[in-house]
Amino acid sequence: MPKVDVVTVKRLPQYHQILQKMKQRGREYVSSEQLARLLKVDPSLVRKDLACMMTGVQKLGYPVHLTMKKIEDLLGMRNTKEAFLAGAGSLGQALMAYTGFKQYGLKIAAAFDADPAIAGKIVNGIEVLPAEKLADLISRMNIKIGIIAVPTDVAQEVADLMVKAGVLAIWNFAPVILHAPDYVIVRNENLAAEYAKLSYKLEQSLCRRSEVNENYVFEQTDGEPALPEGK
Amino acid sequence: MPKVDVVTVKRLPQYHQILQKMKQRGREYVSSEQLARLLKVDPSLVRKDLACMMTGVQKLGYPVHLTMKKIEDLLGMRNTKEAFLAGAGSLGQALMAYTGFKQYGLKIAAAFDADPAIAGKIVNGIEVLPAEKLADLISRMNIKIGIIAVPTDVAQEVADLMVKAGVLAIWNFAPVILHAPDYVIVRNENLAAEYAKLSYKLEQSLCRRSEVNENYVFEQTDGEPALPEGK
DNA sequence: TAGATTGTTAATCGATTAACAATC
DNA sequence: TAGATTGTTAATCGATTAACAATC
Repeated sequence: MPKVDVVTVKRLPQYHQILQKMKQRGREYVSSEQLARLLKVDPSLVRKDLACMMTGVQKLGYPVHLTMKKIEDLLGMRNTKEAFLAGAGSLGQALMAYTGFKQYGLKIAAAFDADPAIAGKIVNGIEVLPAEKLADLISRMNIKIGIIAVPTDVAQEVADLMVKAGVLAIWNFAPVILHAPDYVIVRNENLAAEYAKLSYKLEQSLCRRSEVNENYVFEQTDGEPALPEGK
Repeated sequence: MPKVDVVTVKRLPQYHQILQKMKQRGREYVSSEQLARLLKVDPSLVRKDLACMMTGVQKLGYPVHLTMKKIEDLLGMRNTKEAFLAGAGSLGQALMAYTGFKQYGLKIAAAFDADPAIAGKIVNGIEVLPAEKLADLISRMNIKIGIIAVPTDVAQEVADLMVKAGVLAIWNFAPVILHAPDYVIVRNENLAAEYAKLSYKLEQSLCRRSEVNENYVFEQTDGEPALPEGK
């Protein structure tokens, strides 16, 4: 069990994506400096991240293909894990269609929906079953990952149900913070909050821009050089 | 311009969600201690976060309604910002249907798709236009936010187009790291990478569990008390 | 060899937590 | 008043970056 920091694990898929592109272009080696530039981090951080899995080659850098393999091993990308999806509305359907998951070893084994108009259909090759069957099938199929894409007001309820049935990780896309016992891993995705962050940064940068503009106007009227931006 | 740290901004929508629930239940005041427990952070962090907008009331805590308002003001939740969405496939459609955005002031003004079978339709009340019109309409409508939900291999191309047309923030849902000039804010969502993290944590916790189990077996055979888990 | 790049330690930076005086 | 809770400073923690010897 190589104990790897989660901050590192978070970056590994990104290294993998970049390496994939480089492999396609026929690159055999890549330096920590190049990876770092693409991820906007420091080269020494790249070296530290990769050091937990493998060793690079002096003068050349890291072998592209081997590094990908090592990342795949560590993340278990090659052994498929099955998950159940609660909620087959538009968000649920988008998750079923998302092409990125397969590569990382995630398979949505079945979806569940309370709406009888949807249950029974097959969406993107995944069977949608009636919501009542969720708990029973989780236990019987020994499913460990539950994905939640139900309306906000029933999200906690569905999570509780999943936990009781034996799920050990919950990936929640409803805009609400879900709670579960400590032994269950919960990831609240919350796109609305992500947007709030993006929007705030945008606002800040617009302010900075207009400030710069004001300085510029000032400069024109009185001839003072504009202040250099603080670094 | 109250300069607030982005780590704080990230938490504000979560406070807002919690406060909303409390308001519904008729709560008038909430203490930093209670908010902290629900967000799994330290009470002093909550106080620090809120201090940038307002002041609490000694002995009572923070007034629920006012705190919500302050957060709404700081995040600009009440003045709608328009964004364009590139890609009206299943992911794009899910984003158009996502109810969480409206509350935070995000309106998808129009969507664009290269597929003539989709372009021309109206999905969730949002018009889907042909991809050729994207750039021109961004400039003419002075759109600042571009959302990308196109296939991975054209994502960078679409981003470049958006930047050239004047977009200042890009929210990317394709599983690839997009690059843009420094003055453009880019947020790469990358669900596949999020999954990798979740999956790794799950694996770790399963290991810990089986280790505990092994200890337990050992204990049975020789009568030693199990070691307490490191804290 | 000289030069490029790794692996790793120490320094720095930034965010969270602990502590506690102020106060209603 | 006594007690609860804030606001804020100092201490701690953890992650990133800088520096540099090792090495192919």
